[in-house]
Amino acid sequence: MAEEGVKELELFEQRLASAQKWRELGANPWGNGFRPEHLAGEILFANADQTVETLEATPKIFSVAGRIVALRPFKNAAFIVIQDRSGAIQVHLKQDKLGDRYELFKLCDLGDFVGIVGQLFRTRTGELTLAATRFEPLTKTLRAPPGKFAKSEAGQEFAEKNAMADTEQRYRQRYLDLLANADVRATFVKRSKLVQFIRRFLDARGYLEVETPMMHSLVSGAAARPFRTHHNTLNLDLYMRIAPELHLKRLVVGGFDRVYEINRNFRNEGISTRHNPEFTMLEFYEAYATYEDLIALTEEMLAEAAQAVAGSTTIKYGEHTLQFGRGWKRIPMWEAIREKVPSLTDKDRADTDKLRAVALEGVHGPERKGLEGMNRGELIGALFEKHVEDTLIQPTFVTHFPTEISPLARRNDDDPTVTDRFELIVAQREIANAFSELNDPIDQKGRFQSQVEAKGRGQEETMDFDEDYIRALEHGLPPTAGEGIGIDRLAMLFTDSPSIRDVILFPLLKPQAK
RNA sequence: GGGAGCGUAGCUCAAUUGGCAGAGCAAUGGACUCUUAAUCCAUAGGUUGUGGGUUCGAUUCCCUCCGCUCUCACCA
Repeated sequence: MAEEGVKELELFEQRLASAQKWRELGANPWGNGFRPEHLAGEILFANADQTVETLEATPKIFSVAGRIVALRPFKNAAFIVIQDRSGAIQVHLKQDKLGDRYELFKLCDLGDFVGIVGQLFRTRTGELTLAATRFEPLTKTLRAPPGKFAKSEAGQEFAEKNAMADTEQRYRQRYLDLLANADVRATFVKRSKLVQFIRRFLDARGYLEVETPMMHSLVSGAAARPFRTHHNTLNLDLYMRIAPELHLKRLVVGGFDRVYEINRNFRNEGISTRHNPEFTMLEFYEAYATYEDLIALTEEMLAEAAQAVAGSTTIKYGEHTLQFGRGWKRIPMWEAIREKVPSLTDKDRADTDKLRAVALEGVHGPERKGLEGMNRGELIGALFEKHVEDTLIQPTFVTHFPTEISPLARRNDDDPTVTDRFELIVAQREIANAFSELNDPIDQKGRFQSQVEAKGRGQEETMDFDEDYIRALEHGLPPTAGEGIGIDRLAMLFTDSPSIRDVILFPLLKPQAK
């Protein structure tokens, strides 16, 4: 790709020569100023019931602009298909109608942008088509498109078979992927609709959308390793944020008692089909709500989102059929573990040694070391991930997370070893994480202290002690519940995408070698 | 970071035990004023990801490096 073959250069030169000929004929190959007044898809939609006769009786003139995605020329006439953001329409150009302009058209290649003014008619095969009365070359493309575009039903099959398939090139040159693959376009339209839906949903409930800093001087709000960066004039080392959580709760202290942010987080962790170093999170906080209120809200939001984005609350995802209709399963974490690990009794929940012994069963190598250093709550979390998470396909709320792995969540009133928290698991992966917020500054201070101690023990994914956040809590955070939802992962579900890279326009890749 | 796999023309893909690297589409020239993957005739297009090795001979076998994919670990 980096090195250009002889053939590719030859194609380039040919097109450059055509551009020069456009100039000689008085057209700027990269000109400006043509203003289309109509959209291809809308013309076809609005005139679907027009017949040969009605179009002859009442002539209709339209102007459109777009990329040439099909080119079927004869000597003195041609059919082309031009595509704009709304769809594509066929255009018929004839030498006897266009005169000298037809010479400009003959220099067009697949992929060029043109402007057309024409009268709508139906061809012999019944296709709505514009008969061009004006032709304007707009932009000359110097590189050939990656394959042949196709439009008809039969052509679709051909296009799919010959479309750009090399994953690396698709991600590196996403614009070509979008041009060549209609399903890729559809995926990103759906992702956009998902985000749009969420904004409307929350706006309608009185939430305020805000933006909080992406560059932090402390690591907080989640358990992850951060990226580091640096501000030159302040000579200040900073972290790219791993979560916006503590800033959003400061806003609740300030009186914005329903806020949300949809924005990027950055985590310096491994890359996989489910992880990109930068990813989009929705986080929202609602005062005077509990985590149980958020369970209801989440069900409502995602059921409606599925309907809005995928057209149904029944979603096909890979081999699974996911039911997003209301009434999802709820299960406390410990209960879920006991269902899968019969050797554990209810008493073992407090028995760190027993938990560790069970967690270590069948584990060899370096993984053991991590488990051996874990405390009670961390071991319960590990058991959950090992025995339960992969078994959850349908939307499931897992509740009652151990306090040790929930440093920002409120303790349960009946059992302080667990928190008022849930995670939503769908198709074996975490989609949402929510809890009643810990608003007791004294408890929060102790939790931060535990995190700092854990860092001292060598755990890398811990939070820093945020004194200003404690001060904010001391000024009073009303009883509040908050939630984070991974937008990329939700988009994966709603678009049946197996990899997170299929729902991120430009996923992180290594730079190419020279 | 560990493991497995992949990389051939602009695009999609072939190539027998290791024996002259091919096809369709795109491109170029020609015919063609209702095509729909337009059709027909002709032509051109390659350092087989990179560097090395084995061999009379390497797309094929071995090694290095680069990139991608899947997977494990870390995480969401």
